[in-house]
Amino acid sequence: MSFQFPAVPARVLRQDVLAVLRKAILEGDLKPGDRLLEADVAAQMGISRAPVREAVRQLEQEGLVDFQPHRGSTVLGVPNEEIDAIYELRAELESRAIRRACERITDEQIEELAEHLHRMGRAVEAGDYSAVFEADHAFHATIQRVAGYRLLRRMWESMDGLVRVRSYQAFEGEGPANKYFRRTAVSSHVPILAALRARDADAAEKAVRDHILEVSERIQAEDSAAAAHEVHAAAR
Amino acid sequence: MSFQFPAVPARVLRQDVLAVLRKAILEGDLKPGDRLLEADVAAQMGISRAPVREAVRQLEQEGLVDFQPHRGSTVLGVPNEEIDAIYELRAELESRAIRRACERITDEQIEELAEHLHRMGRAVEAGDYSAVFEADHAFHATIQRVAGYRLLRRMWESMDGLVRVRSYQAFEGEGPANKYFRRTAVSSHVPILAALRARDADAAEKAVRDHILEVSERIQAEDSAAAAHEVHAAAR
DNA sequence: ACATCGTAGATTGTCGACATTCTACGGCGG
DNA sequence: CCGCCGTAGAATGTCGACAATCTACGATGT
Repeated sequence: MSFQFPAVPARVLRQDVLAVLRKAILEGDLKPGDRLLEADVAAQMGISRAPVREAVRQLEQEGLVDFQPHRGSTVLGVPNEEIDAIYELRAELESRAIRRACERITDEQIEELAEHLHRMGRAVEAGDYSAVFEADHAFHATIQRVAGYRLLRRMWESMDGLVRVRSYQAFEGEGPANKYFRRTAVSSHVPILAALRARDADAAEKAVRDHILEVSERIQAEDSAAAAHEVHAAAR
Repeated sequence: MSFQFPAVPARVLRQDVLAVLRKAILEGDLKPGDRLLEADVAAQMGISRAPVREAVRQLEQEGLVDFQPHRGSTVLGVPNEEIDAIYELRAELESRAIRRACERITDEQIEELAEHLHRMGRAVEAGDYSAVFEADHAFHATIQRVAGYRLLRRMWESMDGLVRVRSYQAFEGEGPANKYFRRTAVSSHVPILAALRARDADAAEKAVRDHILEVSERIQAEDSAAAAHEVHAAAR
């Protein structure tokens, strides 16, 4: 039999805690400046502090929380001045990945990507932002998996939260970026899929770069709009 | 008084363990494939498993060890195919940092950099490779500190081990890269320092990029030489 | 009023023990 | 001889307790 089941990793508490905390930060339930008290989190989840500690340490590595010895951890925001660089690094990681994915991807995996896109489309229709981001993550994560780079993939995973915090807010918010995202969430992925189907590495890289840098610009435009609004409000 | 003491962070066991383990990997005392048994490490260090666990988790985030739930952790090597991308990301991080450092660096901080270079020079003379790398790390870390980017600095720190593993081996080994490193370790940093003195951001970025990409090429050349040697040996 | 010091409460750091899971090995049946 | 199963040992996962450290607040003295 050529069919293979995907490896299902053993789940441990730490991973569940990590997923819950990360989601809370991404969706804005935990805001920058909020403190994360290990004992409270553990008590609320009905577990001991050990897995909570490990999850918080990983969030620190991902840049989502700040941590000082003996002083605990607080949720971090992403400074405007670093967004540009972060998205450029992201684009570089995705470019390398998709070039290699072009050489290796199977037809079945292409169908998997198409399925993620369909799911994303339905989620956009339903206004289920959480599901939109889940589908987007699955789409790009599949590309990383197909590419098969160990370390680049790890770095990609590691900066994923950082990349999504701001875009999540922009998508969910009422600003000008909201309509843009609703309109282009799916369509901006189509050229990527098409290039993969054609196994055209150059086109695929261009499609990915355009996609990512476009998101970056949208977020920074949202910033500028918000800043202008601030100034305007302050001037009144 | 305008003088300020640098903040001295509270030291906790985890950080010492992390430093020891990381150094052991970088210097080759722990080789790719070696297993890291928490209980053994803890016993040898005379402490409990808790701080060891946290240190190992961080090494996993840094890409130096692989970790699977319930199966423990093993030391990882850096695949040749990923070196190019890793150094390119590194160059991007350092470029952004030095541009900002150019705007912010004080004369005292420039002297601090010069001091690190002197130390590096003496270490090269003495053949103390460990000290060379310590000075190099201090030099670049100072630039990151001066630049003041929170997240980019964290990412820089996080990939530091990955970047140094291979160059450490090449420097310490007997290959052609050894002589190159002895000759250029200090001199390749001089243009960076000069550009900072002149507050010339463009020149500084170019100097940094050249420096990093040069190291990348040397390491990959060492690879090719080693691979050719392998083939030659196999053909005999 | 002001700065310093000391203490009590809160929070994180570390520890040792136990639970859960993996791995290797040997018995058992075919 | 070969494959399957169960078990024993080893390693990691989680827990609860205690130690070390920080923070806020009030006493003390000037």
